[in-house]
Order: sequence, then structure tokens, then C-alpha cells
Amino acid sequence: MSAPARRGPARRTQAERREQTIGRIVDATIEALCELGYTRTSVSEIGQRAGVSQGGIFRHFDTRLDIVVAAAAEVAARQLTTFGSLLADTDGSLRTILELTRAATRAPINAAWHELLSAARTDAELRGRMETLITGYYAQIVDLARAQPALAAVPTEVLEPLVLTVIHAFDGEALATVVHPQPELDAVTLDLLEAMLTALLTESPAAN
Amino acid sequence: MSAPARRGPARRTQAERREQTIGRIVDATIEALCELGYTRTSVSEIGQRAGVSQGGIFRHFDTRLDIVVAAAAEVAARQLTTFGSLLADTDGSLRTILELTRAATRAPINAAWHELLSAARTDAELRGRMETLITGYYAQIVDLARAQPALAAVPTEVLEPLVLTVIHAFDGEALATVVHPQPELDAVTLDLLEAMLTALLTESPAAN
DNA sequence: TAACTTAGCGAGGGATCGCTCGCAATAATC
DNA sequence: GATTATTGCGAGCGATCCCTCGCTAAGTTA
Repeated sequence: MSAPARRGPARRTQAERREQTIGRIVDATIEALCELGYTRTSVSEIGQRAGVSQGGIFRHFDTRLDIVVAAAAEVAARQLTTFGSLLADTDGSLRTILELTRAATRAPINAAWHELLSAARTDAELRGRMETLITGYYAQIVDLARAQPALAAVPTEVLEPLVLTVIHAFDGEALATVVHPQPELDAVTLDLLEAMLTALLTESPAAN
Repeated sequence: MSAPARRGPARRTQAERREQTIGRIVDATIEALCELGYTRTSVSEIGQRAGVSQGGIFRHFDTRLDIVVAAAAEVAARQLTTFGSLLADTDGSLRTILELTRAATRAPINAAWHELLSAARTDAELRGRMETLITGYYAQIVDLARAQPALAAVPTEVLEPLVLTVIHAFDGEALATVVHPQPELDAVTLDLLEAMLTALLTESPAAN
């Protein structure tokens, strides 16, 4: 009865404890950002969701800002990996790419990203902390697009604005959908985007 | 010396006082939404900008929510009138329409609209109060587009998703620009949108 | 086992939040 | 001019915010 037959959570090293707790805190932060928005994602709210006391959180993060910045990095990383793997498992048709992109922008986790972007507009400190992250995020998205055969006909210099514009369109759509859903237009909009892109690609594949 | 030679603000009726104060409060709210964002637009912040004490504001609005809802209505109305008059004073070319639309979405006042939309996502009460307003707002925007000769070739049933998608693209662009500005892409993006739309219109003006 | 470091807890500080309420000033009514 | 209604003020209430700090628990090192 004195051997390692102990009840409660299994014995963990300090590094494991720390890593797991930080993981729970970041997960909880993303969750709260999605459900409650940026400002209502308070430290105590995060703590309740993560199963960590308010004070305990500050053992791993100096300020609330550090927490949300870590959450932002995690959101970007997850979006890139999930979107990348989804993209690899399908036919590379333009239609499929558009559908996956819309699904990614409407995913709950992307709402957390929107919250952070929106908050960064009026929060100079958050904006500064997110700048390089956002630059890398967009760059990797464009890289993913560049590897798609369906977009091979797009001139290099217009690929970036094209990809970003499509994403912006879906992002704006996702934001508007929450307050003003129009499910009957979803299919039409996707047809429209596909038609516009194919028309653009078949008309002047190299020039302009 | 007893005649109406009185110093200070001119004599106003109660209706005038009320109307002017409410106007200053709404203006201050829009201003604060642009500069500080939704949650930092506190009642005392609004009061300072409007020159009204915190308690005085509650003579005209029962809750903070009522204030921001009034501001939302004012923003929508202003955007519609200014955009409509700008549109009437120019050639109705597709390029000009796109440029005006981008300018409207990047205007400071539109940031207030974005703040309200974003906040409405996680604030059920605000969302409920803004629903009809947003529906009417979008409907009037589509009506403006429907009156444009440059878009006469667009089939009626695809005009709405087309207009909304372009606006969403500009909205998303405006949001991203704050944290990740790419001024060198602005012109290219506009060229791209114009090319996509003209390609769509010239290719299949009636079918599909 | 003893000494030490790290992880976690929760009460409390200082600040701000939305909102209430008694009071003063202005306008309307008699 | 006297009375009443409206507008405006600002101290104060309860709640919540981020963060600090003294403390215990868990893991590490000797």
C-alpha cells in the first residue's frame, strides 16, 4: 500500500504539469473568445474553463495580454494545419478549394481570430504583439494556395491579392452571417465566386 | 440689463435641448466606437466627449445598450446618405463604384459599424436589437446597386449575393488592413475585382 | 529525509463598470 | 411671479476587472 498505487491524477514531472496547464489555459482562452468575445474573456473566466484558479494562471503568464497572444498563435497554427491537411485529402478543384476556405472562415475557432483582429484595431499593444504573427499567417496561407494546381494559371504577382480578397470576402460573410444569416444565398454566392474566378482565369490567363 | 441680453448659451426650448444633447451623445458614441472599440466606449467616456455628465446621459437613454443601438442606426443612415450622394455625383462606371465602395468601407465611421457587428456576435441582446436595422441596411445598399446602369446586366437574383460579396471583401480588407496594411496591393486588388466582375458580366450576361 | 524550486490557490487592492438617486438649474404652465 | 416638469449633475452602490501576495502542495535535488 505504499507503492505507486496512489489515487488522484498520475504523477507528472514539473515540465509536464506546466505544459498541460498552459495547454488547458490556451484551449480555454480560445473557447471563451469564441463564445464570449474578447473583453468578456476574463482571466477568471479562463481559469474556470481550464480548471485553474485565477492566481494560478499568473504562474504561467505575466499578463492577460500574454494569454490572448498565445491563444492567437495557437489559433493560427491550428487553422493552418487543419486547412492544409483537408486540402491535401481532396481533389484540387477550384470549387473544393472555395468550399474548404468558406468552411475554415466559418469554423468556430475562426471567430476567435476575428475577435483578436477586431480587438487589435483599437488596442495598440495587442496589435503590436500580433503583427508578425499575422504577417506569417497570411504568408503561409498564400503559400498553400501557390501549391494548388488549380491556381497554377494565376500570375504570381496577383495570386496574393486574389487569395486574400477571397478570404476577406468569406471573412466578411462569416461576420455578417451571425447577425444576418442568408442561408439561401450561400450556394449562389459560391457559384458566383467560382464563376468569377474561372472567368478571370480563362479570359486572360497570362496577361494583366 | 433685464432684457434678453443674457450670457451663456442661447435660450432653447426643452425639445431643442433634448434633441441637441441626444445628438451630441450619439455623435460622441460613434466617435468613441471608432477610436476605442465597443467595450471601452463607456458611458462616462461618451459623456466626456459629448460634454454631458454620466448621470445626465441616463435622462435620455435608459441603458448603455440603447445608446449604442441609436448610434448603430445613425451610422447606417449616414453611410447610406453619403454613399448615395457620392454615387450620384460621379460617372456610374464599375471602377468608380468599386472605388467608392472601398472608400466607404474604409471610412472611420464604418469602423464603428464593424465594432457593433462584432460585438453583436456574442451579445444576444445587442444582436436582437440590430437585426431589423441590419436587414434594412443591406436591403437599401442592394437597392442602390440595382439602380446603377453599370450593373444592369446582372441578373436580378444574383445581384444581391454579388453586391454583398464585394462589400464583404472590402470589409474584410478594411479589418485586415488595420493590423496588416499592404498599400502596394490596394491598386492590384481593385484591378482584380474589376477584371473579375467585367469577365463575369461579359462572359455570361444572362445565363447562369 | 531535508532543503529547495515550482505549481497552484484564493483573499484582497485599486480601478472601472453600468446604473440609481437626491438635488440644482432651466423651461413650461398657471 | 409661483408652481410644476424637464434637463443635468455627481456622489455613491454593487459588481467585475487585472493583478499581487502570502500561503500550501507537488516535484526536484542533495
